[in-house]
Amino acid sequence: MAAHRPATLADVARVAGVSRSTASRVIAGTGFASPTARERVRAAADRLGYVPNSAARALVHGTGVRLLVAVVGASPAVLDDSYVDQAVAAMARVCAPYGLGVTVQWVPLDVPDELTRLTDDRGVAGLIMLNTTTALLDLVPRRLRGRSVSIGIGSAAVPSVDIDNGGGTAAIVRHLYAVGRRRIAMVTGPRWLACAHRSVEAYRGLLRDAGLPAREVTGDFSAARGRAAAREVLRRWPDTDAIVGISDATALGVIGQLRADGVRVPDDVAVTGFDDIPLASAVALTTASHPVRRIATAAATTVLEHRPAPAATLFPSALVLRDSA
Amino acid sequence: MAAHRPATLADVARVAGVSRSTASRVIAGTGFASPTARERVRAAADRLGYVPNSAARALVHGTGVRLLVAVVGASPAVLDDSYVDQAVAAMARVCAPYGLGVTVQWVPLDVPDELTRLTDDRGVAGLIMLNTTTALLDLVPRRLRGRSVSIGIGSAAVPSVDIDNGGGTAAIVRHLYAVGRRRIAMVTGPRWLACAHRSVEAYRGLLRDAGLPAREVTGDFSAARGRAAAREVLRRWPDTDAIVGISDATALGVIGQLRADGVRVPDDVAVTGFDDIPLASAVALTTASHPVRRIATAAATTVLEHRPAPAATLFPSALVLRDSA
DNA sequence: CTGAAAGCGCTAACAT
DNA sequence: ATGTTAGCGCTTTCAG
Repeated sequence: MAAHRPATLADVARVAGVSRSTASRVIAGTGFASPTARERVRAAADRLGYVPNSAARALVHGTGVRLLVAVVGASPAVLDDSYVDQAVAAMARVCAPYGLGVTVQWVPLDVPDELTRLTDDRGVAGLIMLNTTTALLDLVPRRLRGRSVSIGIGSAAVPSVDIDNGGGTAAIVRHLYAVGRRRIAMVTGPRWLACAHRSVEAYRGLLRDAGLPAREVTGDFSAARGRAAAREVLRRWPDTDAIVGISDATALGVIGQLRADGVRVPDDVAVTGFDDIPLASAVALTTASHPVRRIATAAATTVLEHRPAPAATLFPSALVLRDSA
Repeated sequence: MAAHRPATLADVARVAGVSRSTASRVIAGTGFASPTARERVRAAADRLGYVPNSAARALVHGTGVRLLVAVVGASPAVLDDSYVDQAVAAMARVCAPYGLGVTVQWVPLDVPDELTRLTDDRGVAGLIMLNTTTALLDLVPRRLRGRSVSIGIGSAAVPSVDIDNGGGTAAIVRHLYAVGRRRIAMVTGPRWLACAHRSVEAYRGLLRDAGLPAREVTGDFSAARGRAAAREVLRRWPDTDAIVGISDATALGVIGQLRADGVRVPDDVAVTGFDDIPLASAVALTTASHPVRRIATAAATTVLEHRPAPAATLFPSALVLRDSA
């Protein structure tokens, strides 16, 4: 008890009166061991408060010691999003019992080598890509096959877990149509972000089916861009009676600009968002839910349990009706 | 280039034509090495895209491989706070270049052994305590001395990094006084949370100096408790003309209840928060800033660089004037 | 200034 | 069923 040095497997083995191999087998739950041995090792480990050393395990297995969250984007500012915070924290929670940690890094959109550099690190036990492109997905090394998940678009080698953008957006557009809106515009996400396309496609599809023309302006998820986009929409199509934002931040920007210009929301123009951030309820924004934590938890779990996942897992997004539309 | 197996130090040494020891010395930047050797090793490492294996390093140094964020509280629900998300994500960012990961775990307020169990893991390279008590701080093992920081209250062995609660609260109370409020109540934090005491003390001190009586109701940072507290304040002291909330969530609850009861804010009762969360600006809440990310970054940096820190580092909190007070 | 050798804690053949 | 042995990738005395 002197220096209270954390016990090693050798300590456990000695106390249990067996060899290290036997102790290893029962602790790791692999291979054979007699009930007696099992019992004694368990007891010893318990008494000593033994915790396996994950570094040693990682070393022998060549398996790595942390989960890398690679956030793709134009600048490191992509890491400042609360979406990233939620995802990272949720994963850090999932990792804890596995003795793994989480690391976040920004991957520049236009310097693909950076991903390779990051994944060349043997310390990386698993990889979660956030907002990735298909090109980047193809750079995921073999070593990480089966240990990578993309939150966003996926690929043949990397399964994806994501929100059902299409379903959520469809619910929103249908609602707008149901309440009589017919000249519906959309502020989209950035071009390169494939997972945002599903929203746009849902919007287009529904409008096409209804015989309505699409009115699209490119945005980037930010409120600032939302403001500018609102102006652009009304300049190009002055009779617009609804604007679908790709995100809540976008919608908030749109509403701000509209009100500043004397346009009434929702009377003149209905506005919707996506994500249902806390702010959305405060300003009564109609939107669609986005369970980020649950998605991140699912992604991390898939990687950590190293279990084969379907190519795509979509979490449902529910319409959240409030005052803005 | 075949399987693109990440290079090991042995590879680097071979390519550089030196021994592993020498390569180790120049890579780790420790010990002697001739300029020639230094140069050749650098070149080889560069060409091979060598990344040191952090598990192996951790193993030999016995130093651990991840930063543990221990969040103290009554239930695991304390992990659901966006404050925790921000802190964890910020640390995961700081850790990346060190080859370390981050893990979050809840530490029950009343089961102190849990902390010991968590820190008995050799994989833990450093410890960040969040919202801790003094009793728990005393349980931080020797091994982690100089590798622990508390965000909140500190101790002789564990330095603290925190927001200047006292200063922020003082600025708020002074403002309230300056605009003519004289019957100022406060909804405090939970009793056990020592770092929240500083706010209460600042409030009491200022009121005492002004010859005004303190009016305190115990809260718990939640909006729900804020609502109840608002009722209690007005029941006990009906002439209250200002309520200082320990957090923005508390203040939001207070405002909600007040308005529901037909009390005008700020006309009848001024209300203030603390933290300046995004919602605060949306509802025009007067509050004080709380740079969580910067604080978390500072805490993690101190641990990772293993540098001696002052017993307490306080980040300034700035008054944010809006409409609610 | 450099290399040889031992060892961090654990696992996985391979004997027994 | 259990023990022996070698080795994961790296650092670090200790000799040269």
